[in-house]
Formats: sequence, C-alpha cells, structure tokens
Amino acid sequence: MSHEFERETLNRYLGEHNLKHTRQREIILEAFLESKGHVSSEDLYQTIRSDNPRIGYTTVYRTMKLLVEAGLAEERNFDDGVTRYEIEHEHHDHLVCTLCGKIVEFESALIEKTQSDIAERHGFNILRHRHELYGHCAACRDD
Amino acid sequence: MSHEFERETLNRYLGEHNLKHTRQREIILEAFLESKGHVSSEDLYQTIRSDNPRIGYTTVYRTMKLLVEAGLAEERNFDDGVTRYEIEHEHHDHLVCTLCGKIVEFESALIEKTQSDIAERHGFNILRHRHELYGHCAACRDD
DNA sequence: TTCGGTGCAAAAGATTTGCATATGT
DNA sequence: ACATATGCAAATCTTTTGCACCGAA
Repeated sequence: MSHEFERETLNRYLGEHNLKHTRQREIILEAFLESKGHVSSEDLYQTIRSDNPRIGYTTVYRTMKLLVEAGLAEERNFDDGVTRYEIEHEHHDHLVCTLCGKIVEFESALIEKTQSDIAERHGFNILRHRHELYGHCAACRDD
Repeated sequence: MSHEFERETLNRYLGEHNLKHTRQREIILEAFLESKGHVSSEDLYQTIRSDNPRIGYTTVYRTMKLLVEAGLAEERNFDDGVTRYEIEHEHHDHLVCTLCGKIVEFESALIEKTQSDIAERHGFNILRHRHELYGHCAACRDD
C-alpha cells in the first residue's frame, strides 16, 4: 500500500473541514508515514528539521493532533511523559521493553472478551482502554 | 485495621534508612491513609493545607515518593497528566469513568494468565503492567 | 552538633497559546 | 481579499531541584 491512499484521506478530511492543504502538513504526514510508528512530535520535528529548517515544532505538534482528528494517527502514552503517535490500524495493545525502548504490538480476543464482561458487570460502557506490559525483551535479558 | 500498622511500617522504614521522623511526614501519611485512595499530591496538599498552612507542596510531593519507596503507596497514572497514589494492596487494575472520574478496581486471573502467555510468546520478562478501561459508569449513562 | 528535612522560588520538560505575519483558496 | 496556518516567544501545568534555614536525634 503506497502512501497515496493516506494522503488522499488527509486531503478529503482537510476539504471537509475547511482546512488548508499546506506544504508543512504534507511534509509532516510524509515523515509520519515513513516512520516506524510510535514516534513523538519531537521525534518527527527532529527528523524533518534537517531537510526543512524553517518548520516550527509548534506546527508539528498541531499537525499530529490534526492527523488524529482525521483518523490517520492514534495517540499513545507509555509512561515516560511523551505522547507518541502510530499509524491508525486495527486495535491492539503493547509490550514495552523498559531497557531498550522496543515496542511490540499484541492482540488477544480472550482479553478483549474478558474486559467486556468485567465492564458489563460493573455497569460501565467502555469507550477505550490502555493495556501495556512493561518488562525486558529477550535481547536485553541476554546482556 | 487501624492506621497504627501502617505508621509502624513507615517508622521501621525510616529507621532502616537513616531518615527522620518528622511532623510533616506524619501529617501527610495520616491524610493519605484517610483518603479514599487515588489521590494526587496536589489533592493531599490542598486537604492538609487548611489545618497546616505552613506545609509546603514540595514536601508532599517528596513524601509521597518516600511512601512509595517504603512500600506503603503505589503510583498510578490515569491519562490526565496527574500522578495519583493509592494504598498499596493486592494487584488489580482499573475502570475509570471519564465523565465523573469514578475509579473502580477489578482483578481477573484469566487476564493475568493470558498476559503471561503473551509475554512468554514474545520473549518478554514482564515487571509490571497497566490495564485501564475508560468509559461511562452506570450513573453517568443515565443522565 | 550534625545531617537530613523543609519551604520557597526557580528550573524543567512536554505541550499549548497569543499574536503578528505569511499563505492557501 | 479573507480566513486559516505558521513560527516564534511566552505561558501552562505538573513535578523536580537549588539553596538557605530549620529541626530531629
């Protein structure tokens, strides 16, 4: 899947919301799509900076929020006080290595089902959840 | 269970670590134990303030970290940028109402087991995890 | 007396906001 | 032309630190 599809989604969103298609937004979307995911606005700002010194970090922060609004990005927090973004795709949770920072995605229908049961039992209507397992990955355990 | 037990735990900890037993620490521990749990340092500071205007918020922040060290408190974060503390007790996770802020604890052996399996499958050695379900509680859904 | 503790003010770090200017449409 | 976007600086917000003074042991 090329990036064309994503870019089109953004353009449609911009059009539908009276927002302008700017060079900065294009550059930021590009950098985001090319990232491995789980990048912070600061990461993207640093990456973009070298080729585009005139771009402001404020614009990156604002644009990432916009991408979330547009449904292209999803916000994630991994307990280190930095907001990270990943390309929106099917629901999943994360394993995080606290030594090297490696992030692995996982998904469990059984856990999802159990969550629903628990929520129902407590009368809650669940809108979203966070589920993160923190520890040491195989590579780090060998050191 | 009275608070005497907890206070003794703190005193033992203080003694074992060459730390002093101060009036402030006593006041803060008292306020913490009397809270319903899931309180922030700021919450405690405000509560304590009325009776003890001379206490500094810095001391509250520092003391809460100390209580965590001592094993009396546990740190929690619920996505609103504020660190909360609860009285340390058996492991559990949380349901959070995003409308009224209500926090309900839950525990599931099935989920714990599934988590272990997933971690093992990915070669991770899990040290801790976060699992929070966000939504609307029964009371708020009725409004 | 001697360290650790406290309180204030200032610093930090991530993110947001005010505002004058620049730029899509 | 007009409304939105940008970029810089300054403001926020929560938590941490530096430092002179205080107080427990």
